[in-house]
Amino acid sequence: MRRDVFQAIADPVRRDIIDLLSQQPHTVNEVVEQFDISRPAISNHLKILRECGLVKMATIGRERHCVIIPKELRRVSDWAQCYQRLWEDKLDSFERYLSELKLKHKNP
Amino acid sequence: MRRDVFQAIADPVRRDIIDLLSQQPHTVNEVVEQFDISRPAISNHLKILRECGLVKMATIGRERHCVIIPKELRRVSDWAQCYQRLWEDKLDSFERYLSELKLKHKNP
DNA sequence: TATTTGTGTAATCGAACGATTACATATAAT
DNA sequence: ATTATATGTAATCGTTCGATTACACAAATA
Repeated sequence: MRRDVFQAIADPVRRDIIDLLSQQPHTVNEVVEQFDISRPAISNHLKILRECGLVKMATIGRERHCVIIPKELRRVSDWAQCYQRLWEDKLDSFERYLSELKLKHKNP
Repeated sequence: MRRDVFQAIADPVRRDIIDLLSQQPHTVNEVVEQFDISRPAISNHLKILRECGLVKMATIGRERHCVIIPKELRRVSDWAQCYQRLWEDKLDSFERYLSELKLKHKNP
């Protein structure tokens, strides 16, 4: 069972849950109300988010309040950020590489 | 068949391929050499990366050169970045929320 | 105490995933 | 023309995913 942030954010429902919780904490049922899928399905999504450290639960009475934990989100940001130089490279490196290649191919 | 960046980067092998190609373009077999899995497996990973716009191929003769396309990587970066305020919030919002909750619960 | 409420878990099911082997095809080299 | 090389595709297989229904249980409420 792979359980890391990248796998967690692969699912669009989970990204929507992250978005919801980023605004403010919600109880499990409050989360459920925002979606068209069953409570067990949401419960499982929350479990996955919890297992990879994106969400923590605070149990008060019979309610469980879900709070987002930003640390792992930052890992994603950092991962993508480190390719920043690629999109900041103004020249289209694909086209450049392609013409270089074709040149080499004709005059090897 | 879901096919978007987030699903694409969920797989660790694909993230490694992205990393490899971010350094410089490689032919398919050059990519294969870097991994312990079969060529068809890599071929499929490259197909997925291509289908979600992370990679383009330049066919020269019988070789296919894989080049990374940064645009979609930027989408990931932007997605995560927009939660930046969460981790820049110095106070631990989880602990804060928790104590507020418990207070409310005792004095409702 | 009996009932309602909030939530988690188990069983189940079809679809998607990730890998492999075997085969197909086009280009390059001999 | 034949052979070797670079690559894609099809068939197959076990695993994981994401959803549902049915059940379990503890806390709040009546």
